[in-house]
Amino acid sequence: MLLAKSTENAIQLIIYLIRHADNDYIRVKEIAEQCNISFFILSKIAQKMIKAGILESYTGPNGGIKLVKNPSDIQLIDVVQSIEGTDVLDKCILGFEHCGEMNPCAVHQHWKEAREVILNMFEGKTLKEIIDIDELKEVYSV
Amino acid sequence: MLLAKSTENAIQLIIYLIRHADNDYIRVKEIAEQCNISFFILSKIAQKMIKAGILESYTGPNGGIKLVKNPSDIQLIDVVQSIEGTDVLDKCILGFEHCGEMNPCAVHQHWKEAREVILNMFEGKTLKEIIDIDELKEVYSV
DNA sequence: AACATTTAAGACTTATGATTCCTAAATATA
DNA sequence: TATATTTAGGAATCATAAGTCTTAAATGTT
Repeated sequence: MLLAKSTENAIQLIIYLIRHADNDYIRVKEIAEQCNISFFILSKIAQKMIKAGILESYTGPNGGIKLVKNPSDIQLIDVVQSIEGTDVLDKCILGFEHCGEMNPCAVHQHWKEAREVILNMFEGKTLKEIIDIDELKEVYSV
Repeated sequence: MLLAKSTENAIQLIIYLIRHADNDYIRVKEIAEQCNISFFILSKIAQKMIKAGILESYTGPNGGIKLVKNPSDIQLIDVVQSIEGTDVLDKCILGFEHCGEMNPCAVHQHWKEAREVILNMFEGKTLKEIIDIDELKEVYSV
């Protein structure tokens, strides 16, 4: 599995937020129900993204969470890194500590190319673009 | 992490076997020492690859494991699948059960392209080719 | 036959991530 | 001020992967 399950959930949460954002806070409970994810799990994930500066929260009635930035200023990689840390895919795919340009393992070059494409998937487009394209196609929504 | 740690070890084991194969069985203990992996872990990994038909073993003095096929007939994907199962990377990256061509999630198309490249890394070249290129460059060996 | 070597395989332990639960803190509203 | 709502965050549980140990089975060598 490329992404941790909690990262999958984080992305689902963000997509829901973007699709339903109207400057109000949205309750985590609502998102959990709509996305069919445990409320407790989503709460924790939200907290991580709050610490990462992607979301902000408000406690109390009418409270909830919302995006700090505009969807056109967020990349998938920001969400992924907020959950998995900043060194995603950084390591040698064979697990060699000292593998690198100076000291490549047997599949270093191949992995480098593949990683480029994966990171491009995470960095290339903003979340807004991804959602927009998606809406255009009138397809499966979160 | 893209690959499970045991899959990393499996690939290291295979590369060692290819580099030191001379039709004799090689002791798992030797591989474990040379590759700096726990003997117990490598034993289990070897057993999985034996069940997958990649390796064969011989019990007793002068026993050990060796490749069943020629390195030019083995692809990385064979090794990966022997440990991780045959549905590696098959699932939706956002974890949606029903995501597919008919019902794509917001990042389905992007993930499809990235997966293509990853699988190509695993399928495109035989292990022999990977090792040969590596030797040519006189670089880091396992 | 006895012994040493080596894989086979199951049991056990540890580590990590996923999940659930519970109490506290913040705050709008009546 | 009392109450209901909602996030915050720690504790506890569960599941799965990783790692270790122990005994059995196979077989070459003496």
